[in-house]
Amino acid sequence: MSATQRVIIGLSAVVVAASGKGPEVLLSGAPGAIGLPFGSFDPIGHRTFELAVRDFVTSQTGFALGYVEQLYTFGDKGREAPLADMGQSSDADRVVSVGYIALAGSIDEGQRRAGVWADWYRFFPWEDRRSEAGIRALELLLPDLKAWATTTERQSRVAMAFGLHSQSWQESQVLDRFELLYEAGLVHEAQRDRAKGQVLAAPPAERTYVGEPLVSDHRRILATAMGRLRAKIRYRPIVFDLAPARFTLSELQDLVEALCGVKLHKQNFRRTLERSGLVESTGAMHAETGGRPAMLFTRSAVSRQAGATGLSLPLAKR
Amino acid sequence: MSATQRVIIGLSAVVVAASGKGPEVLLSGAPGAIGLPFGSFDPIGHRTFELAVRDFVTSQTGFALGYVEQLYTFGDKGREAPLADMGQSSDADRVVSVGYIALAGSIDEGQRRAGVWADWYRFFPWEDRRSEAGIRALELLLPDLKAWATTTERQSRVAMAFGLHSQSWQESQVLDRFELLYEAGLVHEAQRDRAKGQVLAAPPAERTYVGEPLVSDHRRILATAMGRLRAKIRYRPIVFDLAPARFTLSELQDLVEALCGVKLHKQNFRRTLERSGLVESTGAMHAETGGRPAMLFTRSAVSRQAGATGLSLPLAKR
DNA sequence: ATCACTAATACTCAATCTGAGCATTAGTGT
DNA sequence: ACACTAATGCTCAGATTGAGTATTAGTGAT
Repeated sequence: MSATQRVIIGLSAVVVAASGKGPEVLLSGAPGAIGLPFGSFDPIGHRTFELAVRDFVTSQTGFALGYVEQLYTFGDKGREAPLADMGQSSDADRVVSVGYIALAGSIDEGQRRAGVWADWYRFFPWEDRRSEAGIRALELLLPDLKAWATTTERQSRVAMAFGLHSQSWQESQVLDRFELLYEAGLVHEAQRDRAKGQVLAAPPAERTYVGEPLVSDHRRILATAMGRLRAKIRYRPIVFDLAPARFTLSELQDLVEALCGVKLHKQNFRRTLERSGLVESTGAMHAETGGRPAMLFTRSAVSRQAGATGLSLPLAKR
Repeated sequence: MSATQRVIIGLSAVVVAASGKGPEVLLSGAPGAIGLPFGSFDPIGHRTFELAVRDFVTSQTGFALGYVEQLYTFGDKGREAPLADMGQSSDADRVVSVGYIALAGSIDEGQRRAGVWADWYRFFPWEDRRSEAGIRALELLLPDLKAWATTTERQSRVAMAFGLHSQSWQESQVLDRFELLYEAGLVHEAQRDRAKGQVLAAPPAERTYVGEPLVSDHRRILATAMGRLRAKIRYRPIVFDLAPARFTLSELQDLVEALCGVKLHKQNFRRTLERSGLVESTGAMHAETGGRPAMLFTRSAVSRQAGATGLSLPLAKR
């Protein structure tokens, strides 16, 4: 075992929940070294990865996961950081991490306090096209990105990923955007990995990074999860695994907007949703908003069937 | 190293090419133990999985791969078979395999002979809804599937996956269908794994299996690849990575039909394709067919941009 | 009570997209 | 010149979408 490196399989989970104000992810680790919940895979004890993920998330955080899906397996040398807290691994080992996304549903304040949750836009401010802050975050990055894009290949990648010209912003291209920022040296992780020999652009002078970093390649895993979730909303009814049991259509719309980081056209959103048959009205109403009371809906039986389709996202003019 | 099992990372590649008559996959192994090209990942020599995949496919088969994409990481205990030919692994090791799909483009007869290629419907006859043979293959399986579906949950899964009631056949649900057949004991692999302790239905009496098996869980990996490719056709212009450089619209349609296993409405296929801007006509014509000569097209610059959309599939009435 | 205010819900209209088919055209071989 | 075959053109109704304008049912303040 001296000549050959060992391979350690790590499992990372992006656990997403919807609180009142938007999508939040479960974090672990000490201040300054924040990351996703992470466990190492035990080839003897665990029969499948998915069981292992459910297992360690529940034991680390007390949450029982609902929907769980494998994201991607990350194995690039030089992008993972040795995880000191794992104990069992030495620097000589090669860590391969299998990323999972899990939906923990709608959580209440109590559960929220039980874990460390964070709005996912803390790590990706530019992904939120609803808020002024998000728009500004991107405007801050664009000049540097353009400066980096010296070849036409780079220019075209930037234009596509960020919806520059006629192309429009595709909310699910989270990973493409992050990778470009990484290659351009505009996120923290790039500097860390540059020190380890990755070929990456140096940061522009006096750079203030936009968006907080995460340990190892966890921000990349989170980007993958965001992209997957945003894409999947369109073709599978997974929003309902994040929404509370009963909701008004406006609440559902807010949730979808928060996940996708875009504004939708309200009337058209209702229309397609009601036609889709994915929701049905409970008789009950919900006042509290200061306007006309809204009907409370639930997901329908249809929405639970495998193969049920997702939501269409009628964008609102900006 | 006695108490803890070692983890071995295997890489499997589904290499797809389009010959004249449809999608073919590259195989390796001896008769009776046919599988996908498979290599083990060397944590020291290989910087990334993708490079490793390109490497071993090229060295095993001489093909340089074009488009490569990670599919899924398979790690269930009891579904992988120990791969005798690997030499380095012992029974005690846990093999985790990272599946990749690669598109080798359009190949000519010479290249075709250089490797062992097989029509992918040999392994999934029921996935071909174009041919009488495919329809009959499914009709053969359905009674047994229905017999297995004793709970409403199973019935609903079967109905959704195979498009039984009002639901329609979704060409990309290849994996769901295969998994149901596996659980129902209707494919070879189920018997093999049952012997290893998996909880699976016994085969119906005097069963003749429909579709050829592959080594280990390679048929599952192939199913994943087929599903991914079929789904991706709709939102990324990947057909062009399989089509020859110049093609008539009918040829392109044949290719898409072969990949998706369905028949499309010819006039509507042309219409959407021409509107999409993904193809442009070369001036040249193509006779050879005995009818009116067809215009030869190429993929356009638009189709090469990242973010370009895929094809819509206007189904033909059955 | 009445009024202003706020959200929710209803309705409208044109533009586009789709499914299905009928019709025409440009080659080939007789 | 004629039959045959595939490619290409054209049409039409129905469904879907984008973008509004118009009502309605609550709230709290005069």
